[in-house]
Amino acid sequence: MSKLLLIDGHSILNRAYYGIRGLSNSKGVPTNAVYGFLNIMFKYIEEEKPDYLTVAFDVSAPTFRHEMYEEYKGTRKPMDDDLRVQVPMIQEMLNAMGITIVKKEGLEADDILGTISRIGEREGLDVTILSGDRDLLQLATKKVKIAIPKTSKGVTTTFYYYDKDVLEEYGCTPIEFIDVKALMGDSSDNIPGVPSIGEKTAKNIISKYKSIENAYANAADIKPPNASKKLQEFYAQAVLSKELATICLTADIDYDINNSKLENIYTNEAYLLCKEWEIKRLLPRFENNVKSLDKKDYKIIKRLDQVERLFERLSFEEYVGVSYVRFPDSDKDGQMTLFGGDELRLMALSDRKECYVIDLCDDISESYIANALYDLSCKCNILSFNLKDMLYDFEGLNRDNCFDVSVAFYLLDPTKKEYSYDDIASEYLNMMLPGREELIGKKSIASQFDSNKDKIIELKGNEAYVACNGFIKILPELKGEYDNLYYNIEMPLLFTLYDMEREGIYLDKNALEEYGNTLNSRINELENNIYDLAGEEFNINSPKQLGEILFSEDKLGLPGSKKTKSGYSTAADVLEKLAPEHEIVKDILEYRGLAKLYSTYVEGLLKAQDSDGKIHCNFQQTVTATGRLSCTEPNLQNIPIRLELGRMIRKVFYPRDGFVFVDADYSQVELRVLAHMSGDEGLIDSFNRGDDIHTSTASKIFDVEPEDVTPLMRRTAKAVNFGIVYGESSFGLSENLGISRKEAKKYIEDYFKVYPKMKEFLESLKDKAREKGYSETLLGRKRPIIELSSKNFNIRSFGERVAMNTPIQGTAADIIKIAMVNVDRKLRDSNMKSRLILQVHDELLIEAAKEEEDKVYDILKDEMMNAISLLVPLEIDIHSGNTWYEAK
DNA sequence: AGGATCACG
DNA sequence: ACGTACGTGATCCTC
Repeated sequence: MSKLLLIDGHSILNRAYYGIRGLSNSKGVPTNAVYGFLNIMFKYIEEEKPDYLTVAFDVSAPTFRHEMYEEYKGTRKPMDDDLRVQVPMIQEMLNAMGITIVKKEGLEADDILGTISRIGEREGLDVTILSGDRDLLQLATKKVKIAIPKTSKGVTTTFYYYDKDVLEEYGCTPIEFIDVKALMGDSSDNIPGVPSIGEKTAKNIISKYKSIENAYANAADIKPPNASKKLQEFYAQAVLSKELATICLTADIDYDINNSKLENIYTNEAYLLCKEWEIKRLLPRFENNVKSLDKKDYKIIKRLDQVERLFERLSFEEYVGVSYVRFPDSDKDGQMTLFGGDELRLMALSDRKECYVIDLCDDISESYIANALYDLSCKCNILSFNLKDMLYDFEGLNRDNCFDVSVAFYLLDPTKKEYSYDDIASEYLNMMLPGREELIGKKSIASQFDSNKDKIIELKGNEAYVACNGFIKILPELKGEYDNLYYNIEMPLLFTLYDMEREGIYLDKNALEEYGNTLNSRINELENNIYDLAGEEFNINSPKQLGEILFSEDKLGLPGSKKTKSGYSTAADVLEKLAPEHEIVKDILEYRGLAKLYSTYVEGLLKAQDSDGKIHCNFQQTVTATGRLSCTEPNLQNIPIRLELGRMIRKVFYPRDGFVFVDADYSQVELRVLAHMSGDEGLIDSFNRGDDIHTSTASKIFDVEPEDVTPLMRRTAKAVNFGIVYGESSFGLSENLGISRKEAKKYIEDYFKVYPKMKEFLESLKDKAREKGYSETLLGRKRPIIELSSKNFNIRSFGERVAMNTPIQGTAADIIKIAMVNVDRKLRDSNMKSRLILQVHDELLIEAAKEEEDKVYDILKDEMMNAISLLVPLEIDIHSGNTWYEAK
């Protein structure tokens, strides 16, 4: 016997929504109801194993009953926005799965379910109706069962009702059930019923008289005299109620059961939606069930003559995607020793149609491939997902013709976490490919190279294929609005960054260890002091334990644990306010500082030192949302400077023999960008006069002569200037300055009075971002800001601050990138030995040959100050020295 | 894995 | 009324 499963769409979606809370993707779009609905649907598909499946929806559902909580029963509240947006989503998903959806203007889902259930019954099917709504029980027959899931204490059990089960539980048949409801009424469905007849009386009457009509005919006999009276009085209303309560079984819908056959619901389209909406927990289900994956065919090449022909053929292509496997795997350390060998194993090459994977064997040597690749890079454009790493293995590639695919997609949307080929394939090529983890799991390629080679070949083939086709797909944008950023800035910069990383920077191991020892002995002293003062030993590094010790009544019981989130806050600003209260606090603060220096900088840098005695950090070009660089393993962009003790760490960075460090940093580059972009004459004039900008701002907002500006006034003005760059918020400013919000607000208002164009400029940034959906730098770098359309005040406010900050921070980032490319080019074009080795957002560090020092000064000044032409000059501070400490 | 803290711009 | 400054990465602890 074939089975038909009918699902009450809104009811189940609603259940799912209230059953799972707070699930949303990285863009803030809620996905909980979609996820929950699908899970419920999968469960019933697996249990019922239906041959046919149909989901019914109301066309519009402005209100909804809160089914999860009985106390809400009888009232209808407006549907949550978070649920509302998921109605079209689940419908899109069901469509993508090839599942029939029935909805029709003017019809309730109930009527659709009723009608289809009878169609199914006539076709001789077993019908199951899945809903959370007990009103549907009237549809139960011998062949139609109603499935009602009920959750208590986290366990969901389904109650199934055939007609006899309704009778057993409610004491009336499904048909009589209608009359019961009509008598008792249901405010949530706008069924008036008969006043003063409730559930009990209604049931009694109907179980005896079977129908309202019959009861009315025998009204004189009805037991509670009041019910008898009311029934006669409100009989018309009772009849109307019955009409309203009756689900239509003959609605006018086009429904052909043959179009509702349940086939493979794990389609590519549905899988893509899951990825797009980041419903990650459903992906494995698809991966196990998808029948026909969008699989690329890879031609595996193992013979030298084939390789020759391949490179010959590819040399006629304009673009070739490349990826490869080489041990040690460039993104994992220490595998050379673990797995032996340091050689090329696989190389995948793809044009826009075909993808080849070369399996290197005895016949094919690495040097042959390397040479062939160099030749290829002179004839066509080479595309890689991680060109900077590729250069480490194939250094001699023709740089003019090599392009990084990740960087290209980063420009199109810099807010993504990663730029993996599978994401790009689904977003830009409408193609579903299994990703790295799906193919080979979390383990390194080297560790499973022999045991899982097919999948590794597929992985690398996919990568090369998407590198080629993804890049070609976005060429119009790259050659259009991103032409300058991509071809003149980011791509040349990639090679500069590669050279900087390779060059590295010397680290004086002994000096650093000595410094570490000094820290260590003081740390031990403090540790003992703290234990003494606390009266017990505990982990000072644990904010939780520390909070206990400081604030607990039965411990030290210090007052006013200011901020709390998951316990007491022990952040530095909180402790500083507490310092006068107890001697232990200053020791803890000192301990914290020293422990930070020791673990992050002393231990961290020593661990990061390479066998050549240098630090080779990793500059990441596709991480920040604003266009800045990021720096890892180790992060050399956050080496201490503000406090002398930490600053001393810079003494262990030194140049190679015969060289000095020359360090140049922009002065107030972000405020200069702000002056330019806003066009505010007051700020522009200040910079053009060469004023100290914070003093100048202070003199204006406090209305005193510049020479009368006190240090406090300058400090305040500086904070206001920063606040503007960070997106103008009185709260942030008040926190920063330790003043009231009111005062902070006044400072900001004064600022806007003094720099009149600034307010409208910042407003225009917000308006433009709201209108376009992204904010933009002077050079056209864009950052989408989806937060701006959030319903949540906090998220939206964050979006507004981002809309104000990103053009400023991002333009500053663009400027120093231009300077880097130009400085690097000039050093090389002049055949100099000096090299750029570090960038710290507004600062460049050059290892300069001693005899080139003067020339390096000139180059830095020239290229940094003229990187871009603004309405204000770009100024730099420049120093040299024998360590980074001295040069700064 | 995520939060708290803190280093930098 | 809401509850925060913008952008990062490393370390340690907790779950």
